[in-house]
This record gives sequence, C-alpha cells and structure tokens, in this order.
Amino acid sequence: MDSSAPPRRITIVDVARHARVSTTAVSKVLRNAYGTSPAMRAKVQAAITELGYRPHAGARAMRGQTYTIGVMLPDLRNPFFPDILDGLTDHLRDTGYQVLLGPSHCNGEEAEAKVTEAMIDRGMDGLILVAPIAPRTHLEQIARLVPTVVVGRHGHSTAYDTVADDDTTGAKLVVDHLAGLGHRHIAHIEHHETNPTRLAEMPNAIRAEGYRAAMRAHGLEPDVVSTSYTREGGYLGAQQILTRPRRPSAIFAGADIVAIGVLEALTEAGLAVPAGISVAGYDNTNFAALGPISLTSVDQAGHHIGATAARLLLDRIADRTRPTAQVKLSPTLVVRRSTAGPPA
Amino acid sequence: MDSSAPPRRITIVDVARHARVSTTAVSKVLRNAYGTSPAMRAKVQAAITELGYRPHAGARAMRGQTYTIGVMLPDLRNPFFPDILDGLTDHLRDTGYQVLLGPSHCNGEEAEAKVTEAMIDRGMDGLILVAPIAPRTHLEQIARLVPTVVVGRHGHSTAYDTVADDDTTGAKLVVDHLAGLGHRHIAHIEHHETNPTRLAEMPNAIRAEGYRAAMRAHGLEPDVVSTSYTREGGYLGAQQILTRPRRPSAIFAGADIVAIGVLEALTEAGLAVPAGISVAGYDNTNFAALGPISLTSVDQAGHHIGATAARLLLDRIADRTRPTAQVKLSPTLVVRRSTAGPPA
DNA sequence: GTGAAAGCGCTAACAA
DNA sequence: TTGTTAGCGCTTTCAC
Repeated sequence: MDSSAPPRRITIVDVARHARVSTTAVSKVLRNAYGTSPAMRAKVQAAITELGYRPHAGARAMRGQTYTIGVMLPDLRNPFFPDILDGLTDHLRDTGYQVLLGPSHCNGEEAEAKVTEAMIDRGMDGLILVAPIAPRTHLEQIARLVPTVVVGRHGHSTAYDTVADDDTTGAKLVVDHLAGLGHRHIAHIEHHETNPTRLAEMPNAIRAEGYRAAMRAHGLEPDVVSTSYTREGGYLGAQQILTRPRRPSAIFAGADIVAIGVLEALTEAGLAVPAGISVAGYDNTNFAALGPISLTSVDQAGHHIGATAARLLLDRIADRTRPTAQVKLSPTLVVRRSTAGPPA
Repeated sequence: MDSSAPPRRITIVDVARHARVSTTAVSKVLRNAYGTSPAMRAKVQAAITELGYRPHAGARAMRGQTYTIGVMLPDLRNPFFPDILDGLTDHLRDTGYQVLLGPSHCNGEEAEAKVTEAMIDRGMDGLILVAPIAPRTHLEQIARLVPTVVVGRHGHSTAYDTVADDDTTGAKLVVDHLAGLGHRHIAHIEHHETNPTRLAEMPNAIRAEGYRAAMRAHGLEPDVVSTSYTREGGYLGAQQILTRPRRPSAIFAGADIVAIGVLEALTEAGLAVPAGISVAGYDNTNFAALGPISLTSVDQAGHHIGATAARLLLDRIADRTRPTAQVKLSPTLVVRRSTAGPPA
C-alpha cells in the first residue's frame, strides 16, 4: 500500500515564489507573451525546470487555451486512418499542442455527437473531424463554438475548413485504368449510405457516383454492391459478386480495407488475382504495397491530408475570422500487380 | 462569414437561476450527491434539459472529477488493440465517463511519457495504459497521482492494478499444438526487446521465453527471429526464416499482425499453408477468423481484457485505498486451418 | 517591464 | 434540505 498521499501539484505560484517574480510574469513566459525581459525569462525557465512545473490544463481552460486538439476518427480498424493521424501528429509535434483522440463512432450519429460534445466540454482548442456523419448544420454549430477542420467530406462551409481528396477523379482513375486494360464488366463495392442529406457529401457516395459516371463514359454498365467500408464488407460483397450469372472481370473496392476482404473471398473461391479477376482498392494504405497483395490502389496521401488538416487548424486557431479554406487534393493511381487484362 | 460571436456558454449559474435554486443544488443534482429532494431534482433536471446545459470539464477539473478516462494504446495498426478498446468502451458506456485516447507511442519511451503527462495535466480521473514501455518506477509514480490500470504487462505493483493474459501458457499452447502435430522445427518471431529491465515484464518477451521453455520441454531446439510486432516485422522475419539452411516446418508468430506479414512472405515464396508450412498467431483478432487466412491463434479475449480493465479502474476511482488487483486471464488456443502436420 | 487583483465555472465546507 | 461562500490554478486587464 503506497498510500502516501499524492504530493500537492506544483503551481504557477510555486514557480513565481521560487523565481522571485509575480505569477503574471510566469504566465507570460509560459505563453511567450509580450512584455518579458530576457533576464526574467531565464529566471522563470530555470524555476520551471527545477520544480518540474507543468501547467494544469483545466485551470487554463477556464481562461485561455488548453493546447489540446481533439481528433475524431471513424474506425480504428481501417488502416487508412492511422495514416491521417500520423500526418497530423507529425505536423503538430513541437507545436506545444497535444492530440487526443475520441473513440471511433462507428455506432452512429448519436455516439459521434457525444464524442464531439465531450471534446468541446473539455475545452479543446480545435477539432479535427474525420469523415463525420453528422448533418452539416450540426457541423456548423460545432465550428461556431470551436475551430474545426472537417476531413474527407465534401461540401463547402463558411464555418469550417475542409480537406478532402477528389473522389470523383479517384474513382475515374480506377475505371479508366481497368477499362484501358480491356475490362467491360467492372463491379464496385461501396459503403452503403442511407441518409439522403449526407449522400452528396460523403466520400463513399462520391466514389460510387464517380464510378458510375466513369463507367457510363466508357459505355459500360455500372454494377454496384452495397456493403460497408470494412474487411467484412469486402468479403461479403465479393461473395455476392461471385454469385452473379455473368461474373465481373474486375472489382473496384471503395477502400483498401474492403479490397483485403475481397481478396480473401476470391482466394477462398479459388480465383487467382489478377489472372482470374482484377482487384483495385482506394487509399493506398501500407497494406497495398507490401507483399504478395501488391494492390493497385488510389493514393490519396493520408499523411499529407493529416498534415494539411493540422496546418489549417493551427491557422484558424490563430485567426478565427479568416475565410474558410477548402483544400481538395488530387489523388493518383498506383498500379501494382492486382490488376491486369481480363481473362481470355 | 458566420462571424457571429459564439454564444456564451450556459453555466451552472444560468441553470440555478432558471430553476430558482442555488448553484449548490444544481451541482448536487449533477453529481447525484446526498441531500436533494425529488422535487428539486426534477426542477433542476428540467432546467438543464431546457437550457441544454453541459458541465465544463475544465472547471470541474479544478475541484473534483472530469469524468474522463485516458487510454494509451501502443499501436493503432495492430488490430488487437481495437478489441481491447471495444471492451473498454462497452463497459464504460452509460457510466458517465468519457474515454479519450492518447496517440500511439510507437515512438518510444519519451513520447509515451509525454502522452501520460498530458493526460494527467488534463485532469483525467483514471488512466489505462496498454503495454506501456516505461520503467516500472515511472508507472508507479503515475499511479500515485491518478488511478491507473496497466494492461498486458506482467509484474505486480502495489500502486496500480494489472490485467494481463498468461503469455507463458499461451506460448506453450501453440508449441504443444504444433509439436503434437509432429513438428520438430518450429520457429518463433518475437518483438525485439533491448531494455533488460523491461524484459521480465513485457508480454512479447514472456511469449518468447514461454516458447523457449515449451520447446525445451519437448526436447526441441528453439529458433527465434527478432523483428517487431508489426506486419513488416512478420514479413521480414519470415523472409529471414526462409533463408535457413534447414527450413522450419512451422512458424509461431508472436501476434496476429505478425502472422499476416508471415503469410504474405510465404505466399510470395510460393509456400502453401499449411501444406508446405504451418503458421500460428497470437491474439485471435478478427483477422484470424475470417476468410481463407483461417489462422490458428491464441485467444486472449481482448474484449474481456478491456472490460476488466475498465471495471478495475472504476473500482479504484471509487476507492483509491483498496489493495491492488492482478488479473491474469487464461488464454485458449483456437485451432484453424493454418496449422497441420509437417510436410512428409 | 512588472505585478496586484479580479474572475473563469465548478465543488465542498459550512451555515441556516 | 437548501443556500452562502471560499477557493481550485490560471490568464488578463490595468495600474505602476
């Protein structure tokens, strides 16, 4: 039983006393605020180091900033999101801002709202919402309370910044590539979207729409299977596709995690890739590159997306009145061994 | 430009005024504290709902609890950790506690310390540290400041509770299974551990040691390859194993994510599983179960581990003086199609 | 350039 | 049972 009462926390008062200055001075040094002489800064810094002082975020929250940024990721099992997070944290390293993640909100709109509220209530200085499903009015309401960047969702707003990849082009890249290889029957597995108001903004819906448009542009018949952007979704989607009377010669999975499930279903069905059927994914996660999978995939540069979101957020925290920015990144296609011409 | 200034936040004072009671009364109702009549509770609840009041966690942090639990996960790309997180959040749902995640600390001890400090500074009521790499003295120091549960790390402490799976037994289950199938040369891929003080506590080290002991018990020669508990680690480890003058007939990967990389390397090398070589993993993540992978794996019930950690933490938050608990869960082996007798 | 003092929203003694 | 009030640790006017 180490029940020695926890030692009282070092506060700004202790530091001030130790450095023989006022608490105001310490506060100013902490925030690099105007009006501190080099001599005082040195004294205060020394006291801080000596005492091992760390500011109490709760107390800061009451008056100023908490130097905390909240990030909401939709699904920890999708390997694309860690890519975004890496970009975020890389950009935020050494800025003094701390990132905290809200647990994934796969559970729906209500769970998502709870997480964002929790972040706001905890005085976060800014929010990064990755592919949120909340209605746009709700996002704007959030953005009015706290600087917000919405990632991976289309639709402009004057309340928040956005970073997204051009999913229409991404889908077109895949269809063009496959059609160019001679495929005529290309199936697409999408993440099923029921809510009509979201339909126009969610990346999954736009990819599906881009796929349809690109198919028609090639004079081909779209063939969409609706499951989800999960491994299971890919697995079940592919199984469904394999029951088609006329089997497609290529499958465009809406996300790499979906493609993984697709590849599993194909292996199980004894279909060789790409000899028997071609497969392409989206996100170019590290899964696509390594090993025998060697998946053709659309690269939307998750790391760059994350870094851009972080930059925009810091910008906005510094100046809440600047006009909002909408960054749309151009995806590229990384062709690997999972796609080839259709079987003879 | 929606530059309408954000509306002033509703505070406890607003609620009190609206309900025609004191702020104390509101505070008590919020915390289900002793000494509130049903009539007052109703009045206050009504006012809270009507005004849409939500407590300010920063202000709470200054006096009492923040109803926030910080969770540190080591690696978001390892599918086992979401399993633990699911268990945690399931248990914490409707308790009024909010979970926030610290970004993964793959970057080492210093990064990990920064995350835990950040969580403490933000007034978290409790911490759940999953497979932390900090020295034990540091963990105890943390635990003295805030209720802490350490997950997936061995070694008892009187300062924090622990939840871990019996990794020695887990490794033995795999070796016994493979040896029972007739394998004599079983290789193991471990997560390389350099720090000698950690060696005795980290699950990866214990799995490797358990493997060695079990091998010797069967009169077999251990063969350990040191990489990391990542997909790349598995891929590279397997490649290394395949260059052995005498190739093992089975590979025991220290984690499912490692096994995934192993399977990729084997596929690439044209080796069939299990006809050419057997593969077993650890964690029984959902990757193991679905599809053609069908990986034999040790089930350490991640969901249950998470739920147990949450329970212990709530317990400790309620009573910081109770003796610490050490929960050791017994793993089981889930045999699937990736293991069979050695090739003739 | 520096410091005294007010107050952020909440909780917990204590008083009524 | 209910209310008054004193802070928690910090930031921020506003004097000096």
